[in-house]
This record gives sequence, C-alpha cells and structure tokens, in this order.
Amino acid sequence: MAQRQPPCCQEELVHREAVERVQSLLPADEVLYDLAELFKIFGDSTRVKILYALLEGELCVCDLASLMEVSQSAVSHQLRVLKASKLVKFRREGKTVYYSLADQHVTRILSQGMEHILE
Amino acid sequence: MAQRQPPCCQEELVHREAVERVQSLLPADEVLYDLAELFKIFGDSTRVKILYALLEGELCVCDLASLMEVSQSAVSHQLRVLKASKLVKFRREGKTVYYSLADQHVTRILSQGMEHILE
DNA sequence: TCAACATATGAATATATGTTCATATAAAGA
DNA sequence: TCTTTATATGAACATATATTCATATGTTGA
Repeated sequence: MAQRQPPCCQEELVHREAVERVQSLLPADEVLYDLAELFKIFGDSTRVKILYALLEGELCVCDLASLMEVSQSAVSHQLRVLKASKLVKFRREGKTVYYSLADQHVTRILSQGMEHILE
Repeated sequence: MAQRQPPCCQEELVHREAVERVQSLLPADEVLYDLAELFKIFGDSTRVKILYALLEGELCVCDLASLMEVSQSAVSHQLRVLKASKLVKFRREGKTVYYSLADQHVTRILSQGMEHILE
C-alpha cells in the first residue's frame, strides 16, 4: 500500500497548490475505499446480470440460476454478496426465497454505466 | 462458466413466464460483460481516488502519485487502465503528462455510488 | 550526443475473488 | 419423523489483478 519511491517530480513544487487543494477536497480514504468496494460489487458479470434481471421484479434463486446459466450455488454465493452490500433484499415464501432490488440506486448506477458503454 | 447442476426447481415451471420475460428483456451477455468490466474499473480504491482527484481538474502523474501515496509506477499502471476504458484523457506538455476526466459519466457514476454509500 | 527528469511498461509476486463440490439448513408434506 | 425440495455455506482451486522492481521510452537542455 504505502511506498517509498525514487524521485518523482523533484522540482519542489510539483504543482503544490493544485495537489494541496485537491487533497483538502478529497473524501476520506475510508470513504473512497467503501466506494470502491461498492463498485467492485458491480464489477462481475454474474452479479450485474442478477441485478439487471431484478430490475424487472423479484425472482427466486432458481429463477436466477436458470437465467444466469450458472449453478445454484454460484448464484447463492453472489446473492450473499449483494445482500451484504444492501443492494438486494429478500423475502421467504415457504421453501422459496425471492430476491429484489433494495433501492433505486442500483437502477441509477446501472444506467449511468450503460450510458457510458453504449457511446 | 457453464455448469450442469443437480436439480434445481424441478417443478417444471420454475416461474417460467417470469424467467422468459426477463430473459427477453435482458441486454446481451456481451453488453452485460462490458458493463461489469466498466464497473470493475471503479472497483479499486486507487483508481477511484484518481478519478475523484481529477474531478477537480487536470493533474500530472506525479501529482497523482503524491496524492495517492503510491508509487509513480502504480499510478501509471492504473492510468493506463483508465485510459483504456476511456474514462480519462491526457495531454502532454514537455516531459509532463496531464490527465483529466474524459466525460461527465465518471462524475455521475461516482456520485450515484457515493449516494448509496452515505445512506 | 549526453545527462536528467517524467512517464510508461514488462515480469514477477502476492493477494483477492469467483466457481465448484460437498454438505448443511430450512420448510413442506407424507 | 423421514423424505424431498430450495437455498445457504465452507473449503479448495483456479484465475484475475494490483503493486513492486527494474528498466525502457520520450522530452528537455547543455
């Protein structure tokens, strides 16, 4: 994580003012770390596909498994991740567990990303 | 990737209509894959920090290195990734290379993510 | 052309993470 | 209670990826 590196921009004032200004404006490292962790969740095609599928409404685990074309186990593991990040919620009905999106952020994040891609 | 799994939801119609409907609405696998690849870029704290820093304006590589507290090499490697995803652009001025955000999507994606986190 | 600096990049390494396999838990019905 | 079905989870393995180190490339000025 940290490092000590050979000279870089030794000319004293790299662009000191700029760097200091940005530094004062940057969110705390912890926040940036959490943010990265959030995006990491979206950074897997199985999970993205699950999220996209849930845009249409709730689905049970095996519905998702057949959609994804991955094993029930894999889906379940991923749902666990999504659950932990509060991106999805679930309700149990007998043996079946139905998952759905937790809030609107998922929709917005997905569509912003999609916009970038489709350009 | 693929799999053949023990019975899951054998009861014939999992929720066949729902699954088929969602299936017809889902973007192509390739698109979903690209989308995940995009988010993967945001899923690293060094890169997120770089992007956040660039929100304030252009910075050179060593400015970024000192902000990030990582080596010049590490920053450069990450800038390469960001460049490849068209999230940042750059201009050269003598020996110095200045990076800046490529478009507004970065801003929007970051802020949507931030909103989710701060809840 | 040579020296110095800013940046880029290849190789190696360490770590993170997704899937599979086996199995556990939970609910329903006989 | 026993069985079946749906889901969850732990361990192991394979792959992906971020950083470091060494070095290359590109630019400026002497």
